[in-house]
Amino acid sequence: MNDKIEICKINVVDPEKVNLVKGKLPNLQDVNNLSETFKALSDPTRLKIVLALSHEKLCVCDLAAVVNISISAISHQLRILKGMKIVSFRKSGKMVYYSLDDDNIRNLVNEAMTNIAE
Amino acid sequence: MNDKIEICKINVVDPEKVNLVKGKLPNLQDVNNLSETFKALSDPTRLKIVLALSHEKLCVCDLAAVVNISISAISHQLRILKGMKIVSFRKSGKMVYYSLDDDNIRNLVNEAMTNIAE
DNA sequence: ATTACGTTTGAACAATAATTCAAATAATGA
DNA sequence: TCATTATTTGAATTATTGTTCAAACGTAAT
Repeated sequence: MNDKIEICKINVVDPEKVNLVKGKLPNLQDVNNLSETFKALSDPTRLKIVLALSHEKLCVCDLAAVVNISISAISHQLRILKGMKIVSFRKSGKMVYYSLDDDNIRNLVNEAMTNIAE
Repeated sequence: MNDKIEICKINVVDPEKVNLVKGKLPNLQDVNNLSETFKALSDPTRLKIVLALSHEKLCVCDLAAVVNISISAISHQLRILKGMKIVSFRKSGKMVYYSLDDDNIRNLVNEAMTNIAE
């Protein structure tokens, strides 16, 4: 009575359903990209940065005041968001102004926020 | 020529803008909840689980086959998703069937996916 | 040049995380 | 009862992560 089928060392109960669902999954690249995006927003500090910048362009020290964390910590997180092209920056004298550079992220965060807070 | 203002040990350039933006931020609780949600989806394995379950109810071993990871690893991640009330389960004999238990997550992931893959 | 200021960077640290392995449950059937 | 199967669990390991601190950088004013 062993009607399971072995695929790549994993025992499967319903191979048809498995293949059906597998076919419906987005390609690996897209899944990984999306999980990277979610990871960018998974830290409260970074999420606050994104939320703040979705309203106003801000320099690093004001951003630190809004988020209420050290300049250094903000700068480290900004580097990550910069690397992911989520925020962009413009230098102005000794100040650096950051702004949100990704409307997908803006929409994502806004919609998610209203759903969570419903 | 020092027109910066010190608030809680952080030097601020534009205090009005800081207070304006601070006022527009959601409350801390909501921000933390949302970042927790994003964290749940920030791991490729968990994101694949959620994507798979958004189409079909699946038992643990079939889920492992779909996601292509060990039973044990799947089970560990399911425990996390269970704890966050993102997935629910139903026992049937020795099998346990998991399903997606959160329409907000389903919408969030679907919309984010189509935006990413645009 | 020197000073001051806003920002960035790197090293160090503590805290979390994901996966693997082996052992433990729980349910079924012989 | 015993063996088998599906799943869960815990410990161990390895890898990441976020923050802090101190030092460095770049710009502007003295």
